[in-house]
Amino acid sequence: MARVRLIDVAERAQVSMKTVSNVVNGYAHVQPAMRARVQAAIDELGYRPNLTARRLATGRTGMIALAMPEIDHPYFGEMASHLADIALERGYRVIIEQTLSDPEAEKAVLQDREAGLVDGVIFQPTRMATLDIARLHDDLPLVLLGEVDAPVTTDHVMIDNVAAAHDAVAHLLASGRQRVAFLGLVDGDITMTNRRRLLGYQEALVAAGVRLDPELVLHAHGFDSHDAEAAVEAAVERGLEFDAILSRDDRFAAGALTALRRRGRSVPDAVAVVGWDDSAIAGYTSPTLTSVAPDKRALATRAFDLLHERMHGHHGAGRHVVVPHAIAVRASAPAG
Amino acid sequence: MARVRLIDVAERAQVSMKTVSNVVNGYAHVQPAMRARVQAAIDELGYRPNLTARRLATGRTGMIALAMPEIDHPYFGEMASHLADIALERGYRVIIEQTLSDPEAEKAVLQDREAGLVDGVIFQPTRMATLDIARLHDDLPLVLLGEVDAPVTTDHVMIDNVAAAHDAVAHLLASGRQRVAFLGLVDGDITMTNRRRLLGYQEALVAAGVRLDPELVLHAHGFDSHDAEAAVEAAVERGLEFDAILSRDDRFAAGALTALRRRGRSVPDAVAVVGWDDSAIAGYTSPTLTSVAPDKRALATRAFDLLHERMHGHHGAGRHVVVPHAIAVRASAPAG
DNA sequence: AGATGACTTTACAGCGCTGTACATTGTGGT
DNA sequence: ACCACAATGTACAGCGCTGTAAAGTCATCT
Repeated sequence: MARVRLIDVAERAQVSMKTVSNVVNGYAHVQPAMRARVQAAIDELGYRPNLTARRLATGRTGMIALAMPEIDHPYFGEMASHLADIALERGYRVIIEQTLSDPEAEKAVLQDREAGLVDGVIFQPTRMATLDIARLHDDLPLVLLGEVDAPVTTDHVMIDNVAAAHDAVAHLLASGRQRVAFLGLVDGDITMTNRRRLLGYQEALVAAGVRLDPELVLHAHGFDSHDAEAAVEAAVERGLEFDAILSRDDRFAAGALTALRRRGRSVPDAVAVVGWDDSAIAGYTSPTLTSVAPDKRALATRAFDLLHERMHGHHGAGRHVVVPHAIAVRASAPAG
Repeated sequence: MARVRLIDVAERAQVSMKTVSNVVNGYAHVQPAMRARVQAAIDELGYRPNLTARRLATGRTGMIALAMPEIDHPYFGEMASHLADIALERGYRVIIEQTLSDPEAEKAVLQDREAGLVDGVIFQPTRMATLDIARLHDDLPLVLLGEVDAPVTTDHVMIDNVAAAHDAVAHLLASGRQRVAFLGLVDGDITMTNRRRLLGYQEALVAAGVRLDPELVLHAHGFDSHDAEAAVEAAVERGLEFDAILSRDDRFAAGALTALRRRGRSVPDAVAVVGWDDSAIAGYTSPTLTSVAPDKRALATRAFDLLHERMHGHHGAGRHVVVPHAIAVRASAPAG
């Protein structure tokens, strides 16, 4: 059966196409009787508007792209889930762009709009410096997730990574820990996020009068939890003393737990561990993971809000929105 | 700056729009000189084709919808990641439909095509009976993921759940377990998948000459890992004896691990646990989780292949494709 | 009664692209 | 030199919808 078009409905209801269009779009000034007549024709014919045609006519696609490094990473999965939710609520569809942290893929993201594909993009960059993004993105409505390394004209939404790291370390110190390691520097990670977390970590130690020890900053050679595992094992191996770990994310923290278990260091007795992201992982590990908890819903909501404004013509300077965070306390680093 | 259109390029290159179109689309019969001239104009003007217009003209959207209950579930996240990969490779975009297991949302999925949004849909239903799907789906190219409850005209891709459950139980029995519980019946779960897993579980026990004990089939009251936790705790509480658990998915298995730990039952010594999905979770739990491992890449590839054929006019009967599975052996249920 | 203005509905161009039908050019055979 | 035929390029309609401008309708005002 051929698709039913607007004009078919119009003929059936003996009205103009535009009137049908008005009914479909809920335009106010349509007589109830007329509306009912048209609606009847729509129902009888089972008419569904063709969104592609509407897009061409209106210039709006009703879609946004969501560009993230990996959709199967728990944090990004949760963010995607929230954003899909919110977008649906506001009448947008979401198309997924998985960059896999490939610079080319990240660049391509910024050109989708030029292709008329989406009205805007929410983008969590990992390989692209913010300045490059700013340079490339023309007038594409764009909101960045995560830290930026320069005050540019692009909107972005984030938590206060310095304060969050500070809070996490304070939590550890308050529970009596003395030697807090930071697990998270990764070769080739050029994003600002981690540097700010490291900064907050250092600030909290200094504020508490604890001497900084560069040895306590652990490096991993990759982004996988096994890389974290290896880093922690190596630290234990070389005799590094520490009674707490603040990790860049929950996956790394899970790797740390594995390494500590294997080395016979009990958690949280010998070593407390704090993860980051408060992802579902935190509930599956043993012990469960205390984790820095960005308000993901707020992150998603604010990002969408900013994007919405941009898509509706807002042209001001880049805005930096900070959303709340908390420390989700679980077994791996209990209070007190 | 206004968008550059095909006609702008045509004027610049002093040729017809169609010739530019031919160059853009790589049509064979264009003289190299002509091609170069047009390409130059394209480059100078920075022309990008408008995909919406192309869609309207061709009737193809180049997009597929991926409909799953939760994008932040590790299994679905991994499937989405594979599918996004494959789709990108084959020149399709993926739009995400998160149904959250809402029957209305599932119904809406089937109508997207009517709206001209996508060329096809890959759909993992949870609340909708397959027959309803078949009845609703018209000629929308559609491939189902997961078991179906009746031989219908819809394509679908799955693993052999009976055999997989059988294999999992066989693995447990081979390692000397006698009393294997099945954790996974959930109130309100109407999908066939679990029934087939239960069937495979029973078959394997019977084949090994072990008497079936209905007590060993554990019920949960919801889909969350806490529900599984509660079910296992309740079982221990009422004195049920078992030395192994086969779980419907890894999240449930993680819940079981938590319950067992709290009850002082060591894993795998006292109780072996086998999860299902071989998701990332399996690596984060302690002990790590032995898990039934569907070949997710194959699942995604085959699903896309079937969909591709449907989108290109294949109209045969519903095909049922079975992809391989394995048992990913980890610490919670070691061999031997 | 005729004019006024608010509310409804209509007609039609046009969003940017591609498919079709046709015009033009070039090649080789006779 | 002429024709048939393939290879290239062109013109234009039309995909299905919405925006705009204009036309029609009707109650109210003078």
